[in-house]
Amino acid sequence: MPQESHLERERRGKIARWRAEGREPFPWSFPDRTLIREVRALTSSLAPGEEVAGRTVRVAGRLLTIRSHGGTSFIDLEDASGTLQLLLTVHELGEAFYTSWLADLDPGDIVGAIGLPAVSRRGEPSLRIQSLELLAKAIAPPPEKFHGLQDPEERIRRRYLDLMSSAESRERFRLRSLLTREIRGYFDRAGFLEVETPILLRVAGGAAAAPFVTRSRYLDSELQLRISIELSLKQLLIGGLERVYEIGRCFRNEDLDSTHSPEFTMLELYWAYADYHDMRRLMEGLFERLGTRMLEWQPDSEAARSAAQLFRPPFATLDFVQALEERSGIRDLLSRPTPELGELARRCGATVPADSPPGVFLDKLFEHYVEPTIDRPTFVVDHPASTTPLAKRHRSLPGRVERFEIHYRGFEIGNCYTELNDPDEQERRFQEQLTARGEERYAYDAEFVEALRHGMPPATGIGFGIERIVMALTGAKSIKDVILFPQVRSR
RNA sequence: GGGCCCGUAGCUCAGGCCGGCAGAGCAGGCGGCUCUUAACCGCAAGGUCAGGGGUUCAAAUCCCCUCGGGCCCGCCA
Repeated sequence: MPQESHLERERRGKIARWRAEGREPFPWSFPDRTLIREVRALTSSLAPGEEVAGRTVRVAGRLLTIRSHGGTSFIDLEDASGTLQLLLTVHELGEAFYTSWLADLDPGDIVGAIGLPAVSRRGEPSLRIQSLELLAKAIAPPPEKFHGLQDPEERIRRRYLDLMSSAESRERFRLRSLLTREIRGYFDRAGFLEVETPILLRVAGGAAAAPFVTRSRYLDSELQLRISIELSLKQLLIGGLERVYEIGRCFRNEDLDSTHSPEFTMLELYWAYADYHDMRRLMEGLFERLGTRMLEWQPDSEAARSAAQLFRPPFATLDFVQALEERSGIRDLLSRPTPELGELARRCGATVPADSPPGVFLDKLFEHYVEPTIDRPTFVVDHPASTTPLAKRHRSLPGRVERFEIHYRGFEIGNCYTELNDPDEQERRFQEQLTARGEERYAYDAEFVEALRHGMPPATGIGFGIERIVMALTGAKSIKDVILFPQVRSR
């Protein structure tokens, strides 16, 4: 931590003075607290200059500012429910208490206050103070009272400073929690069972991403941190749990950017005897509900208003191949040889290895020609089979799989398939992934293929990033704004 | 990993192009002020200009390297 500043020496001096007078600067509790929001409500019917007679309340929170006018002083106090002005007069408190309290308190201190709810002469809801108590001295000073903490690096490294100085930041993380709970409730009501499956695996599969690798001292073997939840959850379908989901951390050994973080929270859900059409309806219902709830929580938020307005079923649909052919002017995409697709992808700026499987090039072309044109919630459907080794082939479109992605605000927030459940075809698709390029894309998971051989009911499954949903609904521009402690380099 | 930009007091920021005493506001100290709310007024204090090296009589400023961050690209359901 930084060297102690003169501010901190000053504050330590105040602690010493506090102790010398027999007062404890870090007491144990502050019982019978009333929330600031409730105190403000008590003052709502008062006229300026009035107070609630004979009704003493106790509030506690962080001291924000002190405005001292000689014989009268004002302190702004903040708890999780709001802010409240404390009103102190030398007349009511007496010379000794008044001066010592003002001298020994600083912005950032945690303070308990006892007084009468009142409204100041200028109309501000207040607490007319009878007694104050220091509950925890802040030795280090808080961020600047008006501008707060601006440095994006410090806001992440010392998130507590960001939170204490930014109600907006606190609100964004509160919304993340509310949204997660809402998602849970929606799937619970639909009859899905929440489960927990391993994070430490011998083979991390189910997605094309590099895993973090660690080691077990007891098994004397390498373990990988999961990159998706897919293969574990499908084994539960084989076991007879017909509707399951998990919300949990996944890890991918990659760089961060505005929509990716090496550790992030995934929601995956699998549904036996249903297909991707059923999943579309389930998702439309979920997003409609999230939009409605956001508007209840945040009636003034632009992002919430547009979500509530746009998340109305049925969402727009774009056929992957048809949309790409239309917007790029390239015909017969699926019958073109792989090297030609590679050349087309390179021509629109993609830098991908020339020996990649065709699906990689098609994804790049789609990103270039179609994705930027998607501005409202849209299902992109029926991808070329080569893009997706874990999805079931399309029942009527050759060369395609039954899949949809939900796009909104320029990025993908969810990905669904009718699941591949033919073990022999699954094995073939895994093999193709291995041979298509020198390095592995989807890891070959022999235990998963073995499980499939015991029969997995026809099913649909979806995965989406909780952070992406929170971003979409709160209007956050970076994934770091919706993760409390994003990865940072040590310094 | 590549390109561009940024790092000055505890916090928010000037100064940098054109080298010449290190600046302001908030917070803190001292003094004043009995209804303010980014309170106000006066005085004094506060610096490893991210770190290291170089050019120069002289470097926060110009050059090089390192560290950290931001944006874009790459990697990436």
